[in-house]
Amino acid sequence: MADRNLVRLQDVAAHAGVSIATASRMLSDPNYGGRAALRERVLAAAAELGYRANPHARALATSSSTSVGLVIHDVRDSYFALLSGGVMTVAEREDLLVNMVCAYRDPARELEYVKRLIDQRVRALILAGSAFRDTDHNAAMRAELRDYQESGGSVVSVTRGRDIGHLVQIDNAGGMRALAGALVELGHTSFGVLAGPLRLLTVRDRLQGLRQGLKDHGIVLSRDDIVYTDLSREGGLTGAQTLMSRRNPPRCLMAVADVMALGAMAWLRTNGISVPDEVSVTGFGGLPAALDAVPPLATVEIPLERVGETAMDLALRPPSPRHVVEVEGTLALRESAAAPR
Amino acid sequence: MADRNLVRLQDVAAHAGVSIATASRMLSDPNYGGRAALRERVLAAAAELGYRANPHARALATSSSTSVGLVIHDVRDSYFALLSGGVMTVAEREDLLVNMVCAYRDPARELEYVKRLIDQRVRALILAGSAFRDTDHNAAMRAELRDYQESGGSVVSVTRGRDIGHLVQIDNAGGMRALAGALVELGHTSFGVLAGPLRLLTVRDRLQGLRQGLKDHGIVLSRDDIVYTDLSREGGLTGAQTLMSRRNPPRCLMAVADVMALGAMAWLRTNGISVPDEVSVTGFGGLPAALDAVPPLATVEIPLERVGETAMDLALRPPSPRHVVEVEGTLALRESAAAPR
DNA sequence: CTGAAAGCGCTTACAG
DNA sequence: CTGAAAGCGCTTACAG
Repeated sequence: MADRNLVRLQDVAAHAGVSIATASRMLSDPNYGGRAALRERVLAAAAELGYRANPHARALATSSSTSVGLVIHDVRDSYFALLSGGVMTVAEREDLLVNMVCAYRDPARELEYVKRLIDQRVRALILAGSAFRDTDHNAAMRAELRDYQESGGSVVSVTRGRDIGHLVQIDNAGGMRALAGALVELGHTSFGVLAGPLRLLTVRDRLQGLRQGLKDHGIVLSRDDIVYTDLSREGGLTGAQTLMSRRNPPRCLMAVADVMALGAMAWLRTNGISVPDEVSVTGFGGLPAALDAVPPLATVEIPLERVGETAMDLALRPPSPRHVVEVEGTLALRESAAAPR
Repeated sequence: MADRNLVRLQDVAAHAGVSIATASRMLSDPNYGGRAALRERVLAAAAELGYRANPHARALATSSSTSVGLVIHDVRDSYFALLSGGVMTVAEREDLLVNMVCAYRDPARELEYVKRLIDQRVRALILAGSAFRDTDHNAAMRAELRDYQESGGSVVSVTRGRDIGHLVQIDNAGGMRALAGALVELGHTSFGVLAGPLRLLTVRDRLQGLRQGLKDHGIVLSRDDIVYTDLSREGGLTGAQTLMSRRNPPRCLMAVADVMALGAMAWLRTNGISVPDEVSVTGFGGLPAALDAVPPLATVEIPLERVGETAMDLALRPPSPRHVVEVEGTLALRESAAAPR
């Protein structure tokens, strides 16, 4: 890309009759002293010529850019799309551009992207996808993030499992525990759990909360009450099939994510099993689609957009002191969950 | 961000005992001749030192980056999230980073972002949101894109209304026409239309196709058969309310987008109006959520992810010859649409 | 094929 | 407060 008709700082300086240094200062530092007359001349020249600073030259000189990196697992998943929406809202307000990458729950890919974004000198790195249970990967990640932070980068995670940077901590365990408790109080005693891959800490947390919630009431899950599938609608579909094909199918299906619950409901519908009459179904997340399900999906609502906004807000703060913002879910006991007949 | 322990090309060159120029060539041009021995030395040095080129220095020197700009209206909308997913898939394959921005259907904001992305020397610009009916804005956009393309940038639009760059053309009118025709053939004669803002060309196209489809069968919409609301679930909700409150409510509600149709179904459900027994509902787009609706939403399915992949693919091609890829929708006449009783 | 050098467009000590 | 100059880390004519 040859740069045609491109006006450089030099041109502005010449047009205003000042040195390139002053032009730079007037343009980039709003509260730089300087003679008012000069400042106005420079500003006017810049406006007249339609000057726009070359961000790469600036980045090269300052070693920092005006972009932020956003690492999620999958944009196609509404969970991340909503969260990203929140990030973008604040980014826009702060005049920051966001570089989004999807790791698709692959540790190696995530690390590669993180390096890539750090190379880009992004001003901040927002890691919104669940961390992994993978010692080597976590160590590598940690090293990368530490260096990045020490060199002035800002990091914020929306997952536990990282001891560096700010944290937006969604209460996965607590939310699930409350939900499980509520279901037992509704009268449920036989559960089937649709879990995602155990290498995801978020899945582990939700599962642990779920177990705890049942245990609070003396219920213990057996090994094959849980099925581990893909964290997607499709995964929920096949998972429901597996669980419902048992000799003694559960009366309540709990999924660790709304998309999975939606998939499960689809399978039940297809197979003529009525929700909640024959089996109750619950999710986690609070996607808009959960509201449109029929019956509406009982779930734990997480204010996803706000989580994204908060993450971006934190990214704007200095690394120290370290901020930890706890986000509670809200129990939304909708009609897909009812007392077993 | 001071760059700590950062290895530069210079270091690699020194370590390999070659000039910085050769190091550069060996590293960035895979099919540069050069002595094999040298090449290996350089590659080894780079690997050993963990060299990663500074993208900004490179961008400054070459006036082109390794990022692409993706302009959509709203990530939170699954339509765009899915499309973006397709873009990211191909971007990953090509080792490109994507800078995503949301214009929220605001022309001024869109233009500002486009300029911003061009400043970033993105290699390509993918404009995925509907263009506007706004002469001034379009002229400004056009000028910007022309300069950008002439200076080597690649532009692709997923909307008509731009005579520059490649085009992924979704057959909005054709899809809607077919859908409307199918509904008439089902026996429908009284329609209510949930439209989005008329300043969006996509809305106009779908509306025009809808009108044509009815006209094919001798049906003409009157002025208040159409309600213009927000292109969102909420808009569909309030729109449905308006239409259903008429003295003579329509027997078929057609929305120009799935999200609106979903909102309409929610309103109907809340108000005890049965779909499709009392009124049929249709959408446009083919979101996964349309499948989870009960009854499943009749719609025109657009292969959104593939649209995104295609757009990114086109962005990789030279500007000339200009490519126009037509994407047809698929009629999905699901149960939310049925013959009126 | 390889290297010395200029240049990409900014910012920022360092002098004045 | 302002300016001349060096430097950020690459690429790429231009010589050899």
